[in-house]
Amino acid sequence: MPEPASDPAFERHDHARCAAAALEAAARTCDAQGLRLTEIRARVLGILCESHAAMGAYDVLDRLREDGRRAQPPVAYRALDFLVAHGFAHRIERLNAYVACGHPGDDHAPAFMICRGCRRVAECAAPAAAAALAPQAEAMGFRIERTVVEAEGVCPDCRAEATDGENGAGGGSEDGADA
Amino acid sequence: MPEPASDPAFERHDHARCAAAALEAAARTCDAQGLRLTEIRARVLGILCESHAAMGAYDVLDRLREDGRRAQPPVAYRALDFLVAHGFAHRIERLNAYVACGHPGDDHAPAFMICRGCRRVAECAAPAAAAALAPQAEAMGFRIERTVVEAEGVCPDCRAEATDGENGAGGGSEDGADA
DNA sequence: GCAACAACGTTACATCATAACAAGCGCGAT
DNA sequence: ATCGCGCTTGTTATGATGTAACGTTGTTGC
Repeated sequence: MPEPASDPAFERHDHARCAAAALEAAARTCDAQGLRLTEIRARVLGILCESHAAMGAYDVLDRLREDGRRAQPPVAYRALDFLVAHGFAHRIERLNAYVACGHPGDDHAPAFMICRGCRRVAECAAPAAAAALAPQAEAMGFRIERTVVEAEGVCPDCRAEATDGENGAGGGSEDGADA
Repeated sequence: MPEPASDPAFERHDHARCAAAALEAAARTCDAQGLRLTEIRARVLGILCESHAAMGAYDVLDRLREDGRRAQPPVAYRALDFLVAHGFAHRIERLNAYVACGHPGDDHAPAFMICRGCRRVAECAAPAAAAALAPQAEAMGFRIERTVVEAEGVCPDCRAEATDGENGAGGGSEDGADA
């Protein structure tokens, strides 16, 4: 393996490109598999892609309403369910919230690093974490279908902010939303 | 390490003894650490210990009310928060529910096997799963404070039941509650 | 066309969780 | 003893998250 496939969520990066890539990948995959990436589904994925912070279904719903739609909760949940079912987004159980998938297309066993300061979530490939459970599952006759691996902690930006004390408005983490 | 510390949740075992052990361990720990295992807290732990199935806070609340109390939700949540904070119980994020700790006293990095058929939960010691994330966290400057590892699948009893087709009332899983 | 199926719109409700504040209790200091 | 303080509990009210059910719209294949 080359490097551990780190995620850019906590680094400065060309976010417009990273968001566009996610949407494009979803469009291509849907085309290839005969799935329908409808306007609402694409819009919801776009909303998730606006930042690397986890969004609750009702946050997504509010953003849909800002578009002028009169959407009700099932609209958001159905779109999110579709995106999660086909690997374009992930549900973060710890937060009851959602993030766009950082590695769409790959068949991955994702693990997540969740910052409790800014809610940003980095997605890692951590097959070893899930694999570590296999022997014990085997031993007790349990068939694993899905494994949730979520680490909660503090991202570099929020660590810096906490350490700073008060350095004025310039340097800290990106206000709890984007990256 | 001797054996992988399997959990009896999916096996026949002397459940009365296993429940009593959990309560006793909690009492001893509280005594040693100056914590107060009050009547409500002990009762809630007892309720969780009645089975290895995850219970929602409102399930616990219903059981408290069956005792004759007129308890409101915060009563259940406060007792559960106490038990989780001190390691006598665990929250299962995937289910928004709770189970009694299977290895009280140990300083453990638990992982859970959650049966989607009967909601029973086996607790495993899986330090390797959490450890697998350390290098990537290190690489991105993320400080991990807690790691959630939850595998969802089907326990041996529920697999047997699903395979059986219809074998009458004798052999299958224990009706989705206890073990 | 039109039948069949997927997606969407909408209402209503179920489930999970906590803020806020009052009241009781245990215990050490004076 | 009793006062004050902190922890626990009682209670009300509300917020946050999630879904069942059913009708309508749109797409697709015939």
